[in-house]
Parts: sequence; structure tokens; C-alpha cells
Amino acid sequence: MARKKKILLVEDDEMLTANLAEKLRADGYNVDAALDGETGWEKARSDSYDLIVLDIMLPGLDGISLCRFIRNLPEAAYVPIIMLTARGTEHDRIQGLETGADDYIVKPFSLGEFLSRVRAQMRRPSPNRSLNRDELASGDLRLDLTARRVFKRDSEVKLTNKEFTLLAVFMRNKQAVLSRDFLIANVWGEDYLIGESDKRTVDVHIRWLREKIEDNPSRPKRISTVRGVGYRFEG
Amino acid sequence: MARKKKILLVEDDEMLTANLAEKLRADGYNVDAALDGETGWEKARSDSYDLIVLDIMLPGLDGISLCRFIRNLPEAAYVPIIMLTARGTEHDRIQGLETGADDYIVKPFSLGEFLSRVRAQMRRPSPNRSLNRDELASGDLRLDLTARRVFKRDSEVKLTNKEFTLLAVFMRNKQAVLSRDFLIANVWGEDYLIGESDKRTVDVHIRWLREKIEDNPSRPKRISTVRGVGYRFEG
DNA sequence: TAGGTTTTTCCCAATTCCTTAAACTTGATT
DNA sequence: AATCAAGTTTAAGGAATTGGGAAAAACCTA
Repeated sequence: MARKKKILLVEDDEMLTANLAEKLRADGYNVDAALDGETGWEKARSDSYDLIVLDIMLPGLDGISLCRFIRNLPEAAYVPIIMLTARGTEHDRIQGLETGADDYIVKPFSLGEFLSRVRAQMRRPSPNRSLNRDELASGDLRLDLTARRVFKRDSEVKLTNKEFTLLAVFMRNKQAVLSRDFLIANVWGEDYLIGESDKRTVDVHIRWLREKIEDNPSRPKRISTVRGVGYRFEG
Repeated sequence: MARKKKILLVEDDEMLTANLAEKLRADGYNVDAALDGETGWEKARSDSYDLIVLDIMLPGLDGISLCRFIRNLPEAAYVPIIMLTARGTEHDRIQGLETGADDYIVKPFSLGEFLSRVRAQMRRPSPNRSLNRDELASGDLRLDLTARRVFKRDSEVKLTNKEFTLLAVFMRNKQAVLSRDFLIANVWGEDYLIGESDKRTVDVHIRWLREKIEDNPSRPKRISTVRGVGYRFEG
């Protein structure tokens, strides 16, 4: 039989938490609760959930920041998140959804409504399971080719288009020395006509990339240069 | 029919090992399991695998060290390695990822996810397979054309671009006496114009090369001089 | 279209590498 | 052993390559 789905509830109103938890358990879910933001963060990062319910107003770490943190965890980036808030103002709402919540419930709400939203999220064929995701990983770098996102250690690194493709080419050719010509052909395209002088643009992109993925950009460990030949991505 | 791909599984949780092995076998792989680091090491060095799955936390020899050892085996240096790590143990995790694993999976994970990551590694036709790597070896010298690296008795020797191509030319023409003209044509390029007198530059490069690859540079054993003709690389 | 981001170009400084020249060593030949 | 041709070694200048700053150009997006 299928494993029970696990839900994390982060809400500071104990009464409400108890009610919601009870309702969810009655519906067959496995529920974990946290009464403040920090505890919620601890749980979110150390266990894996199928859904996270976050109150926006929380003591300590607020729901919006927490949501953002969670979205930056490579392993939890795609967990569905439902936000709860007392205020239904346009502003909060937009902010909430922009940080990547999947749904938004305005207090007060009925248990019935709550449950049906939860079920909706569970039904949704979320991109959560990395089953069909096309990924490349190496060391503590992981890159999701489907979503074009890159994670270093535990947090997301924002790369531009060229940087991303460049990195992908490197990761598909670990350990190999790649010439500028090869990189241009594979990142810019075979047909990219280029004068000898413009190969320097490769160097510049390498620099931007190093800036973002190296721990110490001036002493690059991941992408090393092979003088006179090109660059090499170390495993 | 193609040979079954062989996977080595090093994980101390017997239950988990059994599950993973079963799943992998059902998917057509040949699975070998080890319940501790030492056994894993024995197997890794005495047999050849297409993929190795390592838990980080292991009794005795831990996964991180094991991974490092494997990466130092010349014949297994490029086997894809997937690490299994427990969530939350920030420190171990980061360390592990730097030793050159090709992917990592955070526990708890689903069997489906596990399998898809295994398949991803197997699918990869990258230079990770030692089979596809372009290598030249002779005695205790090994030179990896793809990565442009040279190893002398398992430790890397840093060569400059010219030195590297020079050595490659020698190793492709073992035992043959190569004239300076031949070397210039093959290392510097056919079109390299040079005054008769300046063939000395070849000698100078030979000298740097000897400095780096000979045990005793003043009594060269690998590259010997054939007076009046050129140089010869001894097997 | 304005404003921000991404991509490309350009230039200079730092560095590494290559060449050249010259002194020195070795080996062959007589 | 003396001589000469060929090879070796060292050091110094010069060439080539890369890194970093900055800004123009192209590209988006609101």
C-alpha cells in the first residue's frame, strides 16, 4: 500500500493547528506541526514532505521568508505550499504568490474549504517527484535542465541563459578540456560566425560563471583554465 | 545481447540494501552489495563496475574516504558514483560532495527517484566512462588526452601545452627516432617557419620535459638522444 | 519607449610560456 | 689527446594568453 502523504503545518495559533491537524489526520495524512518559523524551517530542511502549509504571520521567521527559503532547497524546491493569512489584501497576496506559494487561503476559512484545497494540491501531478526531471549533478552542484535552475550546496544560484548553457555543457563533459571553439559551437551554436577576436567573449562568460559557482572566484576549483587550450570542469 | 550493467551498492542498512538491490535487479542490473566500507573497498578494487552507490555514513571506512580512494584507482577513476546522504547533516554532506561524486540523493527518497537517478547515470555516454576516454599509457606514465593530464606513478605531473603535445607525439611513436623536423612539424605545426639554427628550441623543450618526467633528468631513461638524428621515446 | 538586464567588446595589467642566445658538456674521429 | 660537431643547460627578453574592469550594444519587459 502507498505510503501516507506527509504534511507540514506551520501555524502559531495552537487551537487552529490542533483543529487542522486533526482534520488532516482524519483524512489519512501524516501531519507534523511547528508553532513558529524557526521550528518550521528545521523540520522542512531535515525531513521531506508532500505538502507544506504556512501561516504568513509567524513569530520569528515569517511565512514569506520561510517560503522563499524552502524554495531554495534543492530537495524541497517543488513541494506544494499553501499559505494562510488573516489579511486578504491584494498586496500581501501578491507577495505570497510571488515567493512561490501554490495556493493561498484567507482566514477565516472553513475546515471543509481547507481540506478541499489540500486535496487539490495533493491531486495535482506536481513536478515534485524528480522522476521525469532531467538533471545533471556533480559534487555539490545540481542543475535542473527542465526548470533551468541551478543549486549549489543548499541554495539556488541564479544564472543567465548563456551561463546556464555553458555550465550544462561543462557538466556533460566533466574532466575534459573544452576549447573555446567547442564551447562556442555548443553554447552559441554551430553557425555562430565569429572572428578570432571574439573568442574572448567565452572568457568573459567563464568569469561570470565562476563568480557565481566558485567558492572563491579568484581561485577557481570547479572550472580551471588550461592555458593555450581551453577550460576544464573538474568532477 | 548486451552485458548486464553491474552496480556496486555500499550501504549498511540491510533492509534498505535489500530493497534497492531488488529494485535494481528488477530493472535488469547486476547488483553486488557490501554492508560496510571495507568490504565495499575490496569489491571496488577487485572487480569493475558501471556504477557505484555509496552511503556516506558507514561503519568503519566512511563513504567519503571510500569515494576518494576509488577516484584514485586509475582503472576506476571515472566510474559514476552516486552518494546517499541523510538530510540535515550539513557538514558531512558538503564534504562528501567535494570528493567528486556524480550525483547525490538525499534520504529519505523514493525507490522511483532512486531508480531514475541510476538510469540517468547509466544513460550518460559522457567522458565519464573510462572506455571512451582517450588515453596513452606506457610504463608508469599515463596521459589522458581528453583531460590533458599526465600521471607518473599515480601522481599528476603538470606540463605546459607544448610539453604535453610533445610528450603525446613521443608516446604515439614509441621506439621510433624522431627528428627535430618531425617534431617541429607535429608539435609546432607544418607551417611553423624556422631558421635552421633555431631547432634548438626543440632541445630546450625536451629538457623541460625530461625535468618533469624522468626520475633522474641528467640520466634520461625515457627520452634518449640519438646523436645526429633526433630523440627516441623508449617503451 | 524607458529602464533594467544580459551579452559583447575593448583595453590594460599580470602572468605564464616560448624563444633565443651564449656558455658549457659530451662524444666521435683522427 | 686534440679537435670539432652536436647536444645540454641556463638565463633573459619577448610573445602570447588570460583575468579583470568598464562600458557599449543588444535584448527584454513593463
